[in-house]
Amino acid sequence: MGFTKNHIFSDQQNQIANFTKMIGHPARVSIIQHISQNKNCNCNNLVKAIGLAQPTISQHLAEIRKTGLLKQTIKGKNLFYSINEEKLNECRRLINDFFVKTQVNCCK
Amino acid sequence: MGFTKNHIFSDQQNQIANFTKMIGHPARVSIIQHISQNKNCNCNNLVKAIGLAQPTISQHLAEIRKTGLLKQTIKGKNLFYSINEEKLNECRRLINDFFVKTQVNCCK
DNA sequence: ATTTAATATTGTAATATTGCAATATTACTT
DNA sequence: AAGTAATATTGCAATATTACAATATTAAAT
Repeated sequence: MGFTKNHIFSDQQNQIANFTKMIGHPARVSIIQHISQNKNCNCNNLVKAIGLAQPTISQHLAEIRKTGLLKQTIKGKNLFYSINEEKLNECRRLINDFFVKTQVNCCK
Repeated sequence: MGFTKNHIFSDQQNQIANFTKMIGHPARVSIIQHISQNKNCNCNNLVKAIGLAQPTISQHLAEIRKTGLLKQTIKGKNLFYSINEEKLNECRRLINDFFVKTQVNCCK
């Protein structure tokens, strides 16, 4: 084996896992923070700010993009990233809901 | 390479990543949900409910335990798991804070 | 047209994760 | 003491992730 058995879990469980997994690397936490804090943040900015190689940052960006959390704007040679607020809210709600339910249930 | 460069990130970034990574597998989401919903939930219950092999569930439990999210009570041959509310709150606050800051910053 | 800059992609090595069979451990039961 | 039940650990195979050098792609600048 070695692959996750997604099919034995509910869509919601897989969604929660996908979102948290996406956040589950300090480089990606840092990337999301940087993008949210800086208007006109591109890949190069992140490379300089974080200190990982350009292909590594690019790879992490792709990982975050897969979940829909990023928007892109091309300006000349630059590709500026920003947060997709709708997706951020969806993600936040899903995870918060997970916490609320866990908390409510565990202290009955 | 192949290992995460934790040292180039802040403690907070690593903490957020550690918690979300721990949740970032559908089996672990399911385990946490089961434990919170059922008083006296042991490893065997989870094996039957989820459908992964006993060693696999045991391994996921160990992964969750590492973060301090679980409490244990031994009753005879049984080891009952429950949610450590304090840790759950800490985890929830940390992640919620991350979302709040991201959201506040991204829409200035 | 050539150069330069920004970014993505490809290929690869190192490491981590997932899953399970086999086995060990622990505590009760008989 | 021997058997049983619950769980953890070990060992291993398959797969995924992390990181980066080298290269490709794209669009502006000269």
